Amino acid sequence: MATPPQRRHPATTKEPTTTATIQDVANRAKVSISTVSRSFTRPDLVSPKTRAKVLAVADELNFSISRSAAALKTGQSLRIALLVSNHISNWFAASVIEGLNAEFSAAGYDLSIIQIDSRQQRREFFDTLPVRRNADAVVIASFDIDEEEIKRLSSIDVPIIGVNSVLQSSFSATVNIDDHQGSILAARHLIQLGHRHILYVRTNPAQSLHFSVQERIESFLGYCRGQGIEPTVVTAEEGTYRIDNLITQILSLPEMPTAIACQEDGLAIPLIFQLERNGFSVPSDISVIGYDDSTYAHDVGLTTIRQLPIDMARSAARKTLDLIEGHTPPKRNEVFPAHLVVRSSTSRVEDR
Amino acid sequence: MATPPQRRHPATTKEPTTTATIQDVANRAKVSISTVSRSFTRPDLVSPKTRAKVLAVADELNFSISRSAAALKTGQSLRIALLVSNHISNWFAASVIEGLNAEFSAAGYDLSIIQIDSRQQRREFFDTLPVRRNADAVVIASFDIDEEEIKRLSSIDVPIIGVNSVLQSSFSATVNIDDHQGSILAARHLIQLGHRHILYVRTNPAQSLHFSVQERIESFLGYCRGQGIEPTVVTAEEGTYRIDNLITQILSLPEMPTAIACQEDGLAIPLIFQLERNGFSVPSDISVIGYDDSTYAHDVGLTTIRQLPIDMARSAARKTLDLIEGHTPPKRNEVFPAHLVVRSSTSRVEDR
DNA sequence: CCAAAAAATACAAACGTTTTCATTTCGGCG
DNA sequence: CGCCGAAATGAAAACGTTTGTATTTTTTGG
Repeated sequence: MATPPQRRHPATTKEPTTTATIQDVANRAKVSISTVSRSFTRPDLVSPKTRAKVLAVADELNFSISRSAAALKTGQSLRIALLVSNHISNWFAASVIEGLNAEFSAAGYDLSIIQIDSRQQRREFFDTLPVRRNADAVVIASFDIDEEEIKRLSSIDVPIIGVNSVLQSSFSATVNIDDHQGSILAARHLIQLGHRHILYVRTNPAQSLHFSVQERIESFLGYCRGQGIEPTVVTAEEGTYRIDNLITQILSLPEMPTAIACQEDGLAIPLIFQLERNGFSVPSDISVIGYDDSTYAHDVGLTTIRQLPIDMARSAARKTLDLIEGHTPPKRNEVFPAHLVVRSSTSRVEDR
Repeated sequence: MATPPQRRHPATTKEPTTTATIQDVANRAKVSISTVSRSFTRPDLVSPKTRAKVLAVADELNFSISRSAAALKTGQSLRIALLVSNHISNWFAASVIEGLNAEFSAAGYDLSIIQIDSRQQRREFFDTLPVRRNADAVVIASFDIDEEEIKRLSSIDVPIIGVNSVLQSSFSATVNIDDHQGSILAARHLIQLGHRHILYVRTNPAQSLHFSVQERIESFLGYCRGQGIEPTVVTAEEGTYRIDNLITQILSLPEMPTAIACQEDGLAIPLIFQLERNGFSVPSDISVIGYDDSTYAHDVGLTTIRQLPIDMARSAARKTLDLIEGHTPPKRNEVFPAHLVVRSSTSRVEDR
């Protein structure tokens, strides 16, 4: 009772170098394609024996489900769009991508990164909305979006999730880091160490128009003022010589501060270098505190405010999946705490 | 001669909140769906007038092509898989992603990032090969893949492109940075400055098993030896206190070097901090050279070897697209040059 | 002005799944 | 042993495109 050779391929011996379809698997396993399909998507609906057989054949034929076909049939795209501005190789953006991708790919979704660099790209994106029908959700990360744009975007009928973005009414959910709290932690730390002459270094607002910049500085200054202290504020201009420029500004201050708070580690770390080169010892002459706890902060001994963008992104991803799969609507707005990490760049102010 | 209302939607007034299909556009524009399709994919095949009309209607109905359907029909997945190990938020990996994504998304492809962290994930990936039929190409970045795996992977019939990877026979193309040349540049720079007591700091080979590590150190040592110099080699163990540990090792050396070359900026930058704190001035007492020209190198004034991973990745992406779209098979193996960037962390050795 | 070629458009058949509905098989129990 | 409900499986339609072929329209040139 020889079993007849499979139907599609003429010769039994010929290995199907061309990839197998569900039909091939069905033929070989002597079941219908529905059974094959169910073996993958609804294992509970097929008997263990059949399923085992199907999986064995699938393995043998190197079969995997065509996501395109599945997507078409189910109406899901299995894709989640991430809208980001500027470059994504910086620490924060890359961390967000890492966190999102980890969760999404585990759940069977692809993360489709849409970088919007130029004005023109921006216009074109919102004009044509290529994500329409091609994404099951849109995540917006560190990207300030205006009224018009958000309105247009929400015309596509999928959840919109904000990460590190101001809460917009059309967002289905938002995850942020508590910049307000973080800045207060920084300010309090310095003040508790006895510092009264405090300098705050910010980036040029014209360059990074993201709201969190504003929130950091305002919260920092607000807390200090509440303590009767008025910090000086200095702006680091962008450009090749921004740190040289910055140190020049600082050195020409009428009075040197005893502590410097920086809006981000990227300012703090080079600043420490320059201070040391100019004869100021950190922290014995001047304390420096950063913000982010990014790559080099630990190894360099920088006291800073830690954010955990990967965790935040993972949480955002899970919220997104909840929204897509229509389980419990998640808490709409989540705020992640920031933490003070004390290392060796800050110390009690010296009595003078 | 009133035009009849469109056929699918009962009421003319009702805005199709549900997204439009190609059929809706065809109806409204009074053409066939083939014409609509061709208006998007083969503009040359439809008359300018018709095309304008179609695009107008498409815009009006907020239509965009369903990538899933198109993918199914054409047999392309419109997806390119990126295989990466470990975390992707580090500077190099993130830069590669940025470069790849820029090119791929411009060409209409999605970059699907597959992070392989654990042994188990690795096994599972190569066992089930979920990319089969679901990626038009596979890019492998900074990921050492063994014989067995590459063999299995190449069973899926798409181009495999290596980025920053050792050339495997099954790779369709490879793009690398010239670590050999870069290391020589670093060595020569130090030697030209008169340094003879040179220390090389490497990472723990057990941690980062990537080949380029090995190449960097060997080329560096090789060049030095050619010049009659035998550098000391110190290994920075991983861990929370790796820099403390490192500086301890260095300070207990029988003789302090006049120059230190680091395998990566991530070692060099914190090292400078620690040297300064231990009373050694950089560069007047000790010169330090890094490798990578990563984020902080410029602002910190680090002399280093510049790599341009974004450019490299863009080039890899274009090669990939060439391979997919079957134009000219690109040059199979491309090596990007590394450059010496002299800043203020190295100087001529002092006469003693 | 007409025929023939070229350009533009339409028709219809896939692509590989998922899923509804119908059918078969199985196990339990009277 | 036979019946019934449940479990397992199968048949077939549809998802929204692309594209080969057929048809219609336009252009061209004698």
